[in-house]
Amino acid sequence: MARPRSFDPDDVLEVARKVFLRKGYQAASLDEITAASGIAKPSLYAAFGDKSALFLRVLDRYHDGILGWAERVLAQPGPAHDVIRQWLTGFVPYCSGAKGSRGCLSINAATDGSLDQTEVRKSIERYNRRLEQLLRARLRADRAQFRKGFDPDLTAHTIMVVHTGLMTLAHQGSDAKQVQAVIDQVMTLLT
Amino acid sequence: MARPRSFDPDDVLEVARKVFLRKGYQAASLDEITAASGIAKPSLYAAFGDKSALFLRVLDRYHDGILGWAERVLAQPGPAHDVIRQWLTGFVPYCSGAKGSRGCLSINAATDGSLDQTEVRKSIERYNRRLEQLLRARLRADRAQFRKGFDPDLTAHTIMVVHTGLMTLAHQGSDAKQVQAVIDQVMTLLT
DNA sequence: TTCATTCTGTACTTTGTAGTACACAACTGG
DNA sequence: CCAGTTGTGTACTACAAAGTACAGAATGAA
Repeated sequence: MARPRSFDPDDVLEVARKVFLRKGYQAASLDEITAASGIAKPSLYAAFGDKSALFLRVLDRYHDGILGWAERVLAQPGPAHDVIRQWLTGFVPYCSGAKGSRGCLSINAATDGSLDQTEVRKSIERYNRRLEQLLRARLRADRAQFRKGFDPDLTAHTIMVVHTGLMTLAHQGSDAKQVQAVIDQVMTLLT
Repeated sequence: MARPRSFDPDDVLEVARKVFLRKGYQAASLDEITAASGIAKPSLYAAFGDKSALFLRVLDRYHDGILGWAERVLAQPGPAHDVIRQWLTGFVPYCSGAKGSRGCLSINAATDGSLDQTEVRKSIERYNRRLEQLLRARLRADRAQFRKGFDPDLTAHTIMVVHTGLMTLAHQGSDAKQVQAVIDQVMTLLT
């Protein structure tokens, strides 16, 4: 019973995600986001609150997307080795070449000192915890497929470390084949 | 034959390093650096140039420190496995607990989108290349110590990935024992 | 058609901070 | 002791960008 919104909030969040990914939190200006999305600043503030609240929305959305995909892939039947390799390989396009050269929004936020005392950090920690939990659950469930003495918890964490390393080094424009080779070498830890 | 400097440039670079590490490039203000170092802004500009030039000096200094240490450790006699493990273990205090929670200045700079088109990126790439080169050279030289088919180049890169992952995840305050466990697990790739 | 309500666009204020002008202080060579 | 040179401190300017006031537009309900 009033004037309706002239924009789709999801579209704006998507535009904002791209700007934040390209510039980082600090250097991304709201003027740039409003220009790219075509809406005016008061509309942005009315819909999402201030800059940090907007970023948090964008980041949570980003996290949910990756977690949803990970849940789907890691729930597939078959050897744990294969589904985890498939999961890691899915990141190759996002951590190599020009497409990957902006890195990962979550990691970029984690390494941004200006976001230290915000909700952002909690969101990132929750995301990392859930991702590792998915890996751990799968490795524990399928531990019979591995050698005696295999440590599913440690291995889940090591995979997280490798994943984080690949997504971080993406900023220097990694080669897709080399990324895949690293994944394959690390997968030999799952025996 | 003129008034001498009233400060040691190295001291100022050290102060600036701490501020940049804590706040990130953007959020670190020159006022904060001058306040912490006790010198005035015109002196800072006269000695180092503008903010980006100062950051580059700080970053190069940081890189040189780590590279120098890596050269020393990796040149030691003994099995390659042992010296590389020792080198990685040396990072544990810097990527765990409160001390490591600011992460690595180089990685923080690499993931900062606002520094994309600067000399900073070249400095980071050179640093990563040299570090990996040190690992590669040592693994190649000692390849006889490993199994047939051991790939020193790939393994050097994988170690870089793990190192980067550990330094990145340091932001969430990792547990030192867990970091060491990951290192030990990854070291099993060197056989 | 009219009213109440909510959204939109322009244009503004405010603030943090990078960078500098300028007068003065500290030193050295002669 | 003087002159020339370089560093220092105060105080300023310039500017970008976050956040907002306000007038007007777009809707649904009566």
